[in-house]
Amino acid sequence: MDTTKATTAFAALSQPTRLDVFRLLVQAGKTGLLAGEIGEKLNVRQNTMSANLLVMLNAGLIRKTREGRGIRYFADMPAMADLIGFMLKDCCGGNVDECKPFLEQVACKC
Amino acid sequence: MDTTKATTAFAALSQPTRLDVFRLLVQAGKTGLLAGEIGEKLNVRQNTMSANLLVMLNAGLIRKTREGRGIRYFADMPAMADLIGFMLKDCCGGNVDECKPFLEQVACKC
DNA sequence: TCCATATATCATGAATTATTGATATAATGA
DNA sequence: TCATTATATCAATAATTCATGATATATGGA
Repeated sequence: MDTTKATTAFAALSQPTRLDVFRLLVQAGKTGLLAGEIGEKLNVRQNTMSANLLVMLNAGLIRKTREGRGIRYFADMPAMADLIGFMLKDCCGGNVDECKPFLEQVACKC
Repeated sequence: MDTTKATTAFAALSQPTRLDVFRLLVQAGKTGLLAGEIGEKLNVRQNTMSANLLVMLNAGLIRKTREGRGIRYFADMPAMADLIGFMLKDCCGGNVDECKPFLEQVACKC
């Protein structure tokens, strides 16, 4: 992870449709979603959705596999973890006590 | 946290100077940094830095307090935790086993 | 091979964002 | 009050991004 990759990823998340797509895919887990399903759920036109999925692919936030005529998309969770790690590197001035409340707040609830 | 707030925050992090500023402030912890110190460290002109700091303030990622003639900036860690929580809500389809490796990777190392 | 379905690409105009020079405001000290 | 330091705001141009209509490509089935 470097600044260029990170800013590209954040730019991909800075548009409402794309953020919604990412959150849907995070919630879908390993099952993923077909491109068409995503467009339908979010009520976004086909070519607009395709363009937005491409932005997220290029940003490394999602992956895809062909499935028959369709294409199934997945959130790339390791990439997301890497991004968060980059952003929070050496956080809180290395002070564990200062950091603890933050960690508790960010912990996943699933 | 909602989609609008989140996309605004990600947009603020999608520019190299601003991402560098945020990471510096994360590392500075409660000590924070003066606006001038930030500009000097990152070699960014005064008005450009001021404009970028304003974007981050409006995005809710940083806070400021006046200190004599200077202004001291801090990363808003609770806001960051909130943002990460929003992005990862109901992750991995609610499957804890699927989620575990991700959580281990994202855990803070400080 | 021909058709239907699913997704991607292209070109374009509209809107947004970034940087900069110039200038303004705020706080301090003489 | 005047000068200095620190930061913010303004106006303008340049660059980037967005959604869309039209069209192209890929897969599967008849």
